[in-house]
Amino acid sequence: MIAVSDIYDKVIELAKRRGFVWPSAEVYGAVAGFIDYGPLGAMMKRRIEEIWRHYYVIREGYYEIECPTVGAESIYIASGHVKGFADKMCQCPHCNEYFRADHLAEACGIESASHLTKEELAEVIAGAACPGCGEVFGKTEVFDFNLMFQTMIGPGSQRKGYLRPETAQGIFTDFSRLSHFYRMKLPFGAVQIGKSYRNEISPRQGMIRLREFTQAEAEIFVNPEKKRHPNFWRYADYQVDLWGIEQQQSNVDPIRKTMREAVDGGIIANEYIAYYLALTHDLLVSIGIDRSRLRFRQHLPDERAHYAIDCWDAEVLSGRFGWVETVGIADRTDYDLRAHAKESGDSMTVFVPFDEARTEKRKKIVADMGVLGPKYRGKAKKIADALAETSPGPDGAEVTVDGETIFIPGDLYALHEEEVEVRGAEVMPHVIEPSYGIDRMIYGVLEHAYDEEIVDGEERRVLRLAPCVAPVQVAVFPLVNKDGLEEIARKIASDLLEARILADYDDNGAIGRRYRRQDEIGTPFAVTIDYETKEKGTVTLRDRDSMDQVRMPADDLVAAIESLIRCRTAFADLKR
RNA sequence: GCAUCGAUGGUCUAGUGGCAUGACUUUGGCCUUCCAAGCCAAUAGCCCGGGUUCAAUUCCCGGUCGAUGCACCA
Repeated sequence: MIAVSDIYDKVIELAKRRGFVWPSAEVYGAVAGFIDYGPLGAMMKRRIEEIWRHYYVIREGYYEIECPTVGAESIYIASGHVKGFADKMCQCPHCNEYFRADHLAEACGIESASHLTKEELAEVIAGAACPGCGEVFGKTEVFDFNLMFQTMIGPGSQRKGYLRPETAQGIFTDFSRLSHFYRMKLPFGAVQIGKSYRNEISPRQGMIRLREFTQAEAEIFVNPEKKRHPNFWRYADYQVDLWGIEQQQSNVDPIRKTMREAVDGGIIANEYIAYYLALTHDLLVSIGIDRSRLRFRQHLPDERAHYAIDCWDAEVLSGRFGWVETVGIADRTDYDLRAHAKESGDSMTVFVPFDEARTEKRKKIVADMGVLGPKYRGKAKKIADALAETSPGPDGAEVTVDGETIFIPGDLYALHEEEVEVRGAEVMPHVIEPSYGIDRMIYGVLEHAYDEEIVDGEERRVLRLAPCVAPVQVAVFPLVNKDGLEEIARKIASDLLEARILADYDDNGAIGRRYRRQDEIGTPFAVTIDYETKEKGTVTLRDRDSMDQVRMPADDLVAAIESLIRCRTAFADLKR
């Protein structure tokens, strides 16, 4: 077992040295919160994204869209990010430290200080002592620090733009197009994988808190009346460790529940949340997150956004950082669509037919235009329209036209009662949002895969990456560098490459050293070509984790490795 | 952002006001029939900017990055 205190240093050192993750633009002095993915990291990231797509796009059928990372101001006014994503800050004039203004005010006994205006806050703070240096603040300006990067679109600073702080808004703003694409049938969803930006005040923690990061988000639009997932059966019996509100408040460990139990027991709000919670567990474990270092924590009522019905985080345990929020799964109700409907004027609804058309009785007022016309002349049409909308009293109806209230006696209109067939209603869907931090997933995978052991008195460092995420999928070695073994090995490597398996040919140095090199970057399998290959056409296939070997015909390699890297076969099964 | 500490080849490290140390790695060669073997050779470094000085990797100031504490973390 590895000492937990320094595992981050070890993982990051390896990641840098072997080309997984680098500080961005190091030559000019790196800037905190930005990273580069090196050759192996970029490959691994792509594989993880591809697995994510398999789950959400292929299996769930939620197509991927791609929206700009720069968005016009109105999008983020509607979403609430312009107002809500800003912290009110102030700076101590004596020691120059920055503080959250509302926190200072609350320390002075003001309740819910976050609702105060900047001026009100400044007034309160003027009398407060600085927690940094102890001096009384005096006159201090309170200013907004918005976590969004701001930019200008076009010359002349005409339109403000923001780098998106999440990919979700693009899906919301495309809602009407999407609902037509899906032929107006709920539920439907769309996903997006891409960069998002947050100008963190002080990002530390390397890959964990970035200013530019990759999100994979799904927005699933559901009928608010029907929060039963059509494929719930798939995960109904799936077990997950749940750290619900109750367990957190009574300070006990997470409880293991099937999704059916969790929904029936009211721990998880609905089948959709439960379904994506289980799917997320499934996905994270399949890319190599250790299930014993994975838990799902429910947001407490006070940390949950006011509009959200329920929200769970998948948390991954890190030796350095503790439990790291890696995925968030929330039922955001119709908050986002409502906000965009209001700001944009678009309806953001879907017509949902009833199971059976309902007949409703409606009263209809039909004006007697023969009388109204001559009497009211130009106003007659408006009065008739207003009459149709009004509910009449026993002897007549009052209507208001152009600010003038007019009484129309009952004999000037006829009251019809008619039956209307109502086939459905306009529904504003609720949004179920699973949101993944790809960079945090990658770090979690690296940390959980990192292992050290002593083999023959030498330290062996190995990344036990799942075969499906390992950047290099198989290594190909000639046992020795002579007698034509190299040519055979090169041929085998190129056959594997032709089959779209990433094979790394290496003939440099002793064979043991080559195995170790591949172990360190997590290559799950290695093929060695020896003299028996020349005679019998067989090769050895070596398993990274057990260091066991099996001998097999070279002709079977492609099929065997394809099956191994899709995790259809375990290496042990190859030994028959 | 504040405070404290740190920064030497790819990695780990020695050391210094005047030619920068060693090991590992990497590359080329020899050798080698399966887990970092051996031999020969090569490549490669004092975080950035300014100051002091004849001379700065070393001393001073500022910055960047990193660790820790505080603050922050939709």
